[in-house]
Amino acid sequence: MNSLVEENYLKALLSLSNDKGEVNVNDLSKHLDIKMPTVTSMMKKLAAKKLVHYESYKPLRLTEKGKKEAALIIRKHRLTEMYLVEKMGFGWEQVHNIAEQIEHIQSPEFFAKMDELLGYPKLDPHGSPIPDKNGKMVWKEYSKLSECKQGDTVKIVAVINTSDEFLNFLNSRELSLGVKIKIKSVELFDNTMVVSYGKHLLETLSNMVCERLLVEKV
Amino acid sequence: MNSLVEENYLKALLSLSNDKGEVNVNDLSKHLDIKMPTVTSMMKKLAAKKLVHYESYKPLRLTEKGKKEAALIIRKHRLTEMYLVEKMGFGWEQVHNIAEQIEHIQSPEFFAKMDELLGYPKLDPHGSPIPDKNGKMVWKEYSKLSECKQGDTVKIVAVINTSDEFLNFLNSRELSLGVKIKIKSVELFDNTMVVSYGKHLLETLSNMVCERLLVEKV
DNA sequence: TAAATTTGTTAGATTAATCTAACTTTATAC
DNA sequence: GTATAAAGTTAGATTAATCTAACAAATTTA
Repeated sequence: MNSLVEENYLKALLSLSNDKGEVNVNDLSKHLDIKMPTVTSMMKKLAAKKLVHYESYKPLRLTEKGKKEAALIIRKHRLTEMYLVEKMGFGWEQVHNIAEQIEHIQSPEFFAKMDELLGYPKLDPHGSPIPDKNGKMVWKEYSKLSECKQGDTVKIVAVINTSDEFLNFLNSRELSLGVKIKIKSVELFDNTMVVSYGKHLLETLSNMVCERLLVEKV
Repeated sequence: MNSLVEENYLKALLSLSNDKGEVNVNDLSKHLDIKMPTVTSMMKKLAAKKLVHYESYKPLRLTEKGKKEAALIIRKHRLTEMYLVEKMGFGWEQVHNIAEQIEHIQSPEFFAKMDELLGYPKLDPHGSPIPDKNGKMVWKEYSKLSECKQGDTVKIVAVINTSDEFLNFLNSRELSLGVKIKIKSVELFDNTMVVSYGKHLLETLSNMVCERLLVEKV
């Protein structure tokens, strides 16, 4: 059984992993807002529990066991977010902090019930995949809106950042999952996009926003 | 902000308080399965936070502040139990452990939403009162089944003990809140009762069971 | 490639929550 | 009303998770 603190390290390791599955101590330290020496010592502890591959001065890597346990925590987080939105009526910008706490609840029955009541959802309210009971998670190959060209028409399928500020911004512009967007023009200088969708016929989106919206061609 | 551990001490203090509001260190120690010296030092800490009145070798007493904070944790616990039973379909014997964890979630919105979805319930699934937002809680003056006499007809309104074993026993005999019971006879020797209710025309209940069932006359 | 910067580790201290062993106070029993 | 038992406290150790200061390795820069 991992402590709540250990669970948070595992989750951070999984979400910071690059394509090689590597994470720097420094990045982990910054992400968790915990000083590097503390991170180093925790990594040795997790290595002793066979959850992390640790070698001095080398990047960190989760073991298969570590990856699975991390994915199962993310599963609990995303199921909870989905439950809060679908069954309790919260907005997608309100659920992160609650799910951050509920993900540590130890009760398979509780999460199995949520899953059942939700009809075994594959995606959370932000379009992120919910890992299955074995910790398997597949991200579809979505493009970022920022990678699209003038004239493209695309549908928003997921958001990368789930901070209150970003989601509130999207709410204020009536941007949500499923919205179809047509790209009217792209500013060469800063990649700002002018787009139209729904009642919004001329909306300007900064590159920062376009980088955080995942879309698929329609 | 109290730690999870402090919250558990507060809750235990409230539930162990006698009519004078007093609790012995020894009882608290046994209830929490934590050694007495640890309890003593925690009491000094809670006293420093003005949550407990502490004097050496005297019984412990919650302050008004301590009582309120304890009641608000119990509020979260009981709202959660009610939610789990009413909205998620759990049995009354399944919810204690889950609520024991969820009661520590820090999110007023989350519990406000539960309360709203439940229609502001006054009682939890075991018949215990749910403290209001100010920590006010009133127990109606129920009798124990064990205090009733031969010939009485009563309705079960609450259960004192909420352990799995006891609730499973009640389930196995189809005893639940609202059931009307007629007392056929009381054994003088050990206060065992022979009762009838629903399809159960001759059921024998030990004094241990009768002590744990709260009833009102009908 | 040598110097400077960034990244990572070691050593030792701190805090919260726990424990055991030894001691003191209060309550109970004869 | 003392002796014994039970309840409560003090002192000091332990573990998990954190920190700062100092040092070492790796990377970047000039």
